[in-house]
Amino acid sequence: MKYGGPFTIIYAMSQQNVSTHWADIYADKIIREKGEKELYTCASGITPSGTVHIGNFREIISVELVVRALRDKGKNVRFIYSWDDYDVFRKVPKNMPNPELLATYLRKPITLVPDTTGRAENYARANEVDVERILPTVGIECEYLYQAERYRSGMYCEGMRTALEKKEEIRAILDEFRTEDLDDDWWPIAVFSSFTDKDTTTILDWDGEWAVTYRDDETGQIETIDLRHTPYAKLPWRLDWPMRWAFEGVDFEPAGKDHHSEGGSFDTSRKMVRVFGAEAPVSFQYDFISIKGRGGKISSSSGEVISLYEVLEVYTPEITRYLFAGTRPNSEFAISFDLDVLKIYEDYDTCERIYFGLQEVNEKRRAKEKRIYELSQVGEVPTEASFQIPFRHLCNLLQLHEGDIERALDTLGEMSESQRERLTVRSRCAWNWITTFSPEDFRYRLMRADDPLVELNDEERSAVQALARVVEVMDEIDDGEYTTGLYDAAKLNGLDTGDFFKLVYRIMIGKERGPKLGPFLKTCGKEKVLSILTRY
RNA sequence: GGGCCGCUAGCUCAGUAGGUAGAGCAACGCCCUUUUAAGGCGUGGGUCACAGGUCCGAAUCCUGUGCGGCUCACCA
Repeated sequence: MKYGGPFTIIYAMSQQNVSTHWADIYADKIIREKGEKELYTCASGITPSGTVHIGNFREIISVELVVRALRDKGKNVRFIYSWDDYDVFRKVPKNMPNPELLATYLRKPITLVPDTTGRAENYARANEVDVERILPTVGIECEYLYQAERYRSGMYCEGMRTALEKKEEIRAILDEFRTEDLDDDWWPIAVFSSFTDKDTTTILDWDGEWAVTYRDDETGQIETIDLRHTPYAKLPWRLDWPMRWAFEGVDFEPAGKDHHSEGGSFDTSRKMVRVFGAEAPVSFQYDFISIKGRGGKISSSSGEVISLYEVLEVYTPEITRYLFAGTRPNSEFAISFDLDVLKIYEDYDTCERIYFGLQEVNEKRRAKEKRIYELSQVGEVPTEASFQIPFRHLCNLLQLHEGDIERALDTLGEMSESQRERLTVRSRCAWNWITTFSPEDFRYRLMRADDPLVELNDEERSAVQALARVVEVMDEIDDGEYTTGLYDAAKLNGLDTGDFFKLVYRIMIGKERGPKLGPFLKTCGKEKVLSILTRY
């Protein structure tokens, strides 16, 4: 063996074999703080009480990246995602069909609320399904845990009993940060009424074991339930979270900055988890995501939110991952739908070139970009780079072919099957972007035979005909001669070159301006250009 | 009031296991016999908010100050 011994190891570590990517750093931290374990549990979760938006996605992708980092270190990892679908339906969301019907379900668990969009068996499930269906697209596979099901099956009865037993301890932790202390008659569990399914109940008594007596505040009915068998009891959020950490043995779970403030729910949970006999997971705080460049398309007051689905219309799965893998979680960033899209694609391509050694950079940068590229892949890292063309050029090609991706790609020459596949996915995103979000200036369409002709005077007509003769041979002559030909077509017919170019754009794409003419005509190809010019 | 984050080129931001300050855009210049919106090459530009401290060495670590933002203290 060539390698071995402590010196080699130290040398290797000093030579950047240790990744400085945040996901790897947290993976190391988990191993360091939790020790060597047979199985590490990483958790994420959210309430499906509304459309799950891209901000929520940051949490799950952050966990997934750390999970991947742990697995890359040879660790066995359980990746769980808790749907808090035993949460209460507090208000009817905007833009939902049949709001009157929904209003009658307020204060009931969201898992009992009907889905008025008709997509799933209930409201919570509809939101869950949307997410569960799309996550594999970006390479995320996890184990879903449904809180409603678990509470109702009695799985958490021990946790609830523990909460009741340690009521005063828990109260003290919560009161530490409250402006007003909890009421004397506060209880650490919540009960849905078996008469109305609503959470409008008051707990009256606990027998010290499993029996809890409550009153339905609406009907006045009183009932005693057994925590081991009742489907109606649950823990409030600030207790539910630490209880689940203990129950699942969670080693890692990040949280948003709202939770991570002192006195926030992560903070109280961290203190409370000992009540349930466990230690807090390793965590970090992730910041919010904002959206840039969808102005005009939606009104921000309409309540419409951007979900992963919308992002994937414009960004490929790899680039979507890249956005998150390439940004430290504790910094806020915007997902852009405006011209920044071009830069993001170019940045990703640069990252890819560096990974494949097609672009020289210093070693430090290379190591960083390489890791980001790996983590951005949905599945296995490709064995060859993409067929790279500038994103702008791709947009031009697609517009020239009016969105016909197959034909546009056919003009590009030889590429492997995998390259063609990847470029096809990218083309779909590019086309969506062009047609939905690109600036008006960016868009055009080649004129067709049935489009009205532009009126020309004699000089203009002969200039256009002269241009046609240049185009006829443009693939054979050199660039200098070609460019000269373009200008001469105008000059020799007594036209100002600026006016002439405008004229050509009107003829070609019906606009005053367009992509730089020389390269543009070449990209279009002789055939297409002549079919338009020869109309004159 | 507590907590967290940020302050780096004209603009938007990279860059924190300490080791000669980077990119894109903008500007400027040159080239493709004139930018025609999207081409190529190149140049200039920063007291890394401020003040201390640790260190051979600090944008990076520590302390303090200022400014900006977010968040918690109700529910989840």
